[in-house]
Parts: sequence; C-alpha cells; structure tokens
Amino acid sequence: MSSPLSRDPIAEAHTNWERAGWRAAAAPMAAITAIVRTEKILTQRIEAVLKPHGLTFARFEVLALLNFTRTGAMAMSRASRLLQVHPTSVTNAVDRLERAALVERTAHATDGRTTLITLTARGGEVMRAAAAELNARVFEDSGFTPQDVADLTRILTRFRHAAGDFHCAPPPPE
Amino acid sequence: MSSPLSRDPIAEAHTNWERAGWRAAAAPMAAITAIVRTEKILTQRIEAVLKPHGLTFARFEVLALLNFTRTGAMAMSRASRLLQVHPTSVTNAVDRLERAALVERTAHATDGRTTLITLTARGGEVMRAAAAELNARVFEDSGFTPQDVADLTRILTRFRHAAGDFHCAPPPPE
DNA sequence: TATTGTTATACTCTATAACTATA
DNA sequence: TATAGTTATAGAGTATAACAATA
Repeated sequence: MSSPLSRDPIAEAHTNWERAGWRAAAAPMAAITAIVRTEKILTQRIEAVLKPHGLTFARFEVLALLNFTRTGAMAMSRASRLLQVHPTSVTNAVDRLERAALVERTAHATDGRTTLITLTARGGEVMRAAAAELNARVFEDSGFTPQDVADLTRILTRFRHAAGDFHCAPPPPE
Repeated sequence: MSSPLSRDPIAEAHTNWERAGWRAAAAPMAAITAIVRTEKILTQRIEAVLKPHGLTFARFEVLALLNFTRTGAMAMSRASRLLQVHPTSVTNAVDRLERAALVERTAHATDGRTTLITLTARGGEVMRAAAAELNARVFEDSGFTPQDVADLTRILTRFRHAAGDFHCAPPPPE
C-alpha cells in the first residue's frame, strides 16, 4: 500500500508541533500517534492470518471468549461488555459466525430475554487453529522484546485502569 | 456503551492463554491486545473532540499535513504515503474536505497527472482550532506520565522501524 | 510501460433509533 | 420501568478493479 518513507513521519510531526508552539502537547501527541500507527500494523498482521480461516478480528474475539468460558455458553450482553463493543456489533458478529456454523444461539433457562451463544465443535476447531497460527506468526515473533512487553503491559494497564476500563484489580506495582 | 468491568479482561485472557499451553505467546498477546484497546480509547477521545469541528481523525490528519508544508501544497500521492493509507482513502477524505471548503484541489504546474491539495483560509483556521482543543483535552492530559511517553516513543519507534515504516532515521539510542 | 488519480463497488465495524419481549 | 436483543438504517474507513490521463 505504501513504500517505506525516508524519515519517520511521527518524528516530523513532533517537530512541527513544537515549532507551532504546542510544546507541552508535542511529545504525548507523538506517543499517541505512534500507538495508533502501531495498532494499525498489528491488526493488519492479525487480519492477514485470520482471513484464510474465514475470520475477522472481531469474530475471532467472540470465538476466543467462548472457548474459555467454563460452561461453554455466554450471554450476548456479557460478550458485549467483555469485548467493550456495542451490542449491535455483537449481534452482527454472531449473525455471521452462526451462518458459518461456528456458534449457535440458544435460549437462557430462566431469563427469557437473554440469548446465549455457544461454540459448535467446528467453531472450537477453527478458533484453536486460528489461535495457533496467530501465536506462531504474530505473537511469538511480535517484534517486541520481553522487556518491551513488560513495559507496554505496565504502562497500558495503568492507562486503561485510569480510563475506567475495569475496576478492582489494581495496576501492577511500579 | 459499556460499564466498567470488575476484572481486567486482558489479564484474564493472558491467564487463559497460559492455561491453554500457549506460554510463549501469552505475554505478547496481552501486550498487543492492550495496544489495540488503548488505541480504541484514544481514538474515541480524539473523534469526540473533532466531531464538533466537523472533522474525523482521517480528515484532521490531512489538514495537519497541509498546515505544515512549506509551500502550502501537497500532491495526493505524497499525502497517501505520509499518512500510510490507500490512495482511495485520500481521495475520499479530500472529497469531503473540499465539499466543506477546507481544502482545494489544484493542478500541478509541470506534471499533468498530479493533483495538488492546498488549505483554504478556513481550512487553516479549522485545523488550528481543532489542534488547540486536541492538545488541551487529549494530549496535554493524556494519562501517560512523561516517562510513559518516553518509553512508549522508544519502544514503538523501534517497532515501527523494524516493521519497515520508514528508513534512515535510526531508532533512538537505548 | 509506469505513474497519478478517480470512479464504481463492496465489505468491514460502528452507532442511533425504533421495536419486541421479558423481568 | 428497566433490561436484552434485534432490526433497519446510516456513516465511517478501507480495499480491489477498471479506467483515463499523463510521463
């Protein structure tokens, strides 16, 4: 899509921001832009691995969630909360997963409002095959050193906690 | 869209990955998932600030690029390379910016194939007003400490360089 | 022959609003 | 009244392919 650039565009933006007199904002602007760009690179790698499995990242996340439930079933609303996406996004993802026979909708035993989703046998197989390939081709050779991974996890966990993503589990110690 | 969770879903995924026997991949998987989630939080904040200005993040990036050119003009193809997006995405963004009278398309003096884009006076005003609000409301109070910003910039610059995002400018020293 | 840019088309994910059914 | 989920609709960004114009 694009050839490599001779200079780092984010470093240039940082310089431009400082020259414009926006000194206090320049460094965090550059860091945040780098996060946005890094996310794009990583999700492109992930989507490329998932595509031959007939999955998108959003749908893989649903399968992964179901794969690790104790009972094998999860309410739509709980999936929405855990994945932190709009309920209609879950409906959309589950519609397609159900059409592909990877998940099934079932009724809740006592609450008639609730729709439960469960993995089919094939859904479990597809999830684990996709996960194995993601592990081998993206996560195990991510380009981050173990120290990078530790630093990122520490910094981003604290950030997400401060942003209100979750409660109770305190950020890891300094 | 979602209430805060009682536990960190990424930490839980990390545990699940280890229990599944995917030990080498578990930690980088969690770090990468945290990057994806953090990017979502940040772009939501950015989009919320830009919306009243009639801008999306993609369109703001085009305006910011033009604001810092020496001549005030930039070829579509160069914008595509610098923003690292598909040429059709630039066409799309510029179509809308032009309709809003924030940029103009002009012909290149010597190369008939090239379309140049320039900021209108109003485009410059909108860009600087939006940037000022982004600085005040997102970047200057990002939730990252100065040390976080330095660490993120170091780690992500090296990652982007290794991913082939740019050449020549070496990653910052250890 | 290669490059630049546009058009047409399609496919994501996401979001709002209106709705049904149930608690 | 509040909650769970669906539907319809819309909008965003992104991508491929075909195409025109130019180098």
